[in-house]
Amino acid sequence: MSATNITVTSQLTDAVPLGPCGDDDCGIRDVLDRLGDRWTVLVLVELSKGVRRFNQLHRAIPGLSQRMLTVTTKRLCRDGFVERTAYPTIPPQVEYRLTDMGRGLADTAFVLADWSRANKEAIAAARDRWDAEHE
Amino acid sequence: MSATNITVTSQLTDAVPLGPCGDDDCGIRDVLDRLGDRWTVLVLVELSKGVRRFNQLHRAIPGLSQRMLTVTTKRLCRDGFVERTAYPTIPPQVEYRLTDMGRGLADTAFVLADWSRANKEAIAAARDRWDAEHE
DNA sequence: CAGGATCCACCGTGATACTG
DNA sequence: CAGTATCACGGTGGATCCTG
Repeated sequence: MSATNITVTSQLTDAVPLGPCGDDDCGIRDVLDRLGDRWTVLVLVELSKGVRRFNQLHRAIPGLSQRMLTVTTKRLCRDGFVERTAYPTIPPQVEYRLTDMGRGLADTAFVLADWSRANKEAIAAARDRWDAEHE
Repeated sequence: MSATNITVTSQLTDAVPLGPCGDDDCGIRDVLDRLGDRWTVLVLVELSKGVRRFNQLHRAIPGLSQRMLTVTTKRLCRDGFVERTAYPTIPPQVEYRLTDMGRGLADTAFVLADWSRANKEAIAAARDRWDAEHE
């Protein structure tokens, strides 16, 4: 708390009030904590094609372990992005489907995916340049 | 500013061959690895207001340690989202500014922030419901 | 079939101290 | 001012085995 008040008077600061999430109560962390993990986006992509059962998802996403599929779907259900329907048959049968909000989440993920694909090469190029200079 | 128009056209039909990133070569992981970490979005928000120096960023983002600011800016520079300019004065002076691609990344982050804010309550409600049922 | 239960390796993050 | 260096920790994810 050494009062180092550095009034920099950058005219750009006053233009934006607080930024779209600078206040940190926009809830973007909850969303990014989902999207950011290893499998959520892939599960969303698969479920955006239609209703899927557990092993259908498992087979559709290579490298995804049984455990992580359980964890991922559970988190998606908890936040209301996915609806789980279990039929008490033998053997058991469980269906997963996107909720309306889940479809919204998937759509924003698609926006990200589109932007990522468009800038993929530029990012890779920048990275190579940086790595070459900082070997 | 963050009013980026989102043409989403919900891809629930069979029209999608493999999904927008199901093939996993759309580069979305590179982007999500950045956006997903703890401080990148906040740094992007701050830099979207204008050029900033190291300690300006440090002071602007509460809770962000010196070390993590270094790590975060370095990663952003490496991928070409931020440009670093160091003036060899004494004491040293370093400026950070968004590149054009960095502004694009910030814009997509704002799209996410907008959606997050719009669905914040719904997510919290779903989570409370889930937690109540699975206590 | 659809998970649950354990154990473990990794690494992103934080706290602290030091420096050109 | 703008970092670097070191240590420690907690959570995420992977592998394996077990079950209603």
